[in-house]
Amino acid sequence: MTHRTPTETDLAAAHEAVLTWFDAHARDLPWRAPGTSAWAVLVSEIMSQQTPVARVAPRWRDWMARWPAPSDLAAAPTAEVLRAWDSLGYPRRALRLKDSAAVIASEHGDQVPCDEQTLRALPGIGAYTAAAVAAFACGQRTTVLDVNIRRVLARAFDGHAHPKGALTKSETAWAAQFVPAGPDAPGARHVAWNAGVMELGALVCTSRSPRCEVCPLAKQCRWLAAGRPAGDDPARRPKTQAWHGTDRQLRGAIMAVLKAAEAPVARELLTASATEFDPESDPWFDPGFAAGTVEAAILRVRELGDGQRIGRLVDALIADGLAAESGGRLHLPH
DNA sequence: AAGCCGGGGAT
DNA sequence: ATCCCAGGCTT
Repeated sequence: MTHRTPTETDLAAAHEAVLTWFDAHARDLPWRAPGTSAWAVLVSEIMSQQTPVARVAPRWRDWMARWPAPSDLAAAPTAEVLRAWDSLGYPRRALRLKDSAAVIASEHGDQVPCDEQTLRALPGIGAYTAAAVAAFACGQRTTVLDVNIRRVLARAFDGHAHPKGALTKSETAWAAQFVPAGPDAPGARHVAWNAGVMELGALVCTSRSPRCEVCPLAKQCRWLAAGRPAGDDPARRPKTQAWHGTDRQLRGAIMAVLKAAEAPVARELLTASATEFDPESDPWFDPGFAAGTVEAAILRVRELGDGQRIGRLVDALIADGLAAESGGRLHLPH
């Protein structure tokens, strides 16, 4: 996959357009406030992985008020960490964030490292988050590539409706040339470019219904000039994963019950006899799956062909946290 | 490269 | 009912 190389003139125009637009239209996200710590920025990035930022903000505020430093989170009970994560989704992110906090506290003097490679070595921090933290928390010139930036660059400069497949080294190298040069500093142009293009993808150059009529890159956008051709056949794009009736829904239901229950209640639920459960009714397939039927869910785990995998995953999430509160009586079958 | 990991709001 | 979201990890 080869990419088109922009001219210096196009680059300069794009920089001017995006930076001006961002200055006027940036959302008032709480972690953009002056004085936000690097740790607070890192937390916001982890919470925002595959999660709309609008839903992150309130959880982030509570989280940072409760655990303002990495060492605070590292010392927190896992059950409380999972509860504070609330329903942000992918709760393993919360566990990895706690693990990262412990490493930062013990090996980095409770200070978030600014080196991209050091960041990448932390659990739960990949290419995107390492670049984002280095840029937004440390003012470094990195190539931030999330779904938004990849889409904006693909459209404006390559003329494609969507980026192709998984991120490759060559695409990263191509994207790097768009990032303005300059000395590292919190308000540097390259930081604003990364944040601005991301914002543009989130607010204007959206996946489904882009608002090209208000886009600052409209004049030079190859995709718009070509008449906004549709992307590759949808079959090439990964299908949305199923939810109803899947392992994921089941795990989520168990987590929800455990998070909501007081310790004695959880103990009662988890040790209750399941004799009243009727396998024919498959209650967990019901979107209305409610607290109080967790024993039925656990019985279902026993029946599933790959209950081994499910048990391992649920164990990993709750064994040392929520289950400990319930007297350690949660023994999912293996 | 592909599959898996949540959950809720928008379309 | 499907798509989408400031991705990362394992196989």
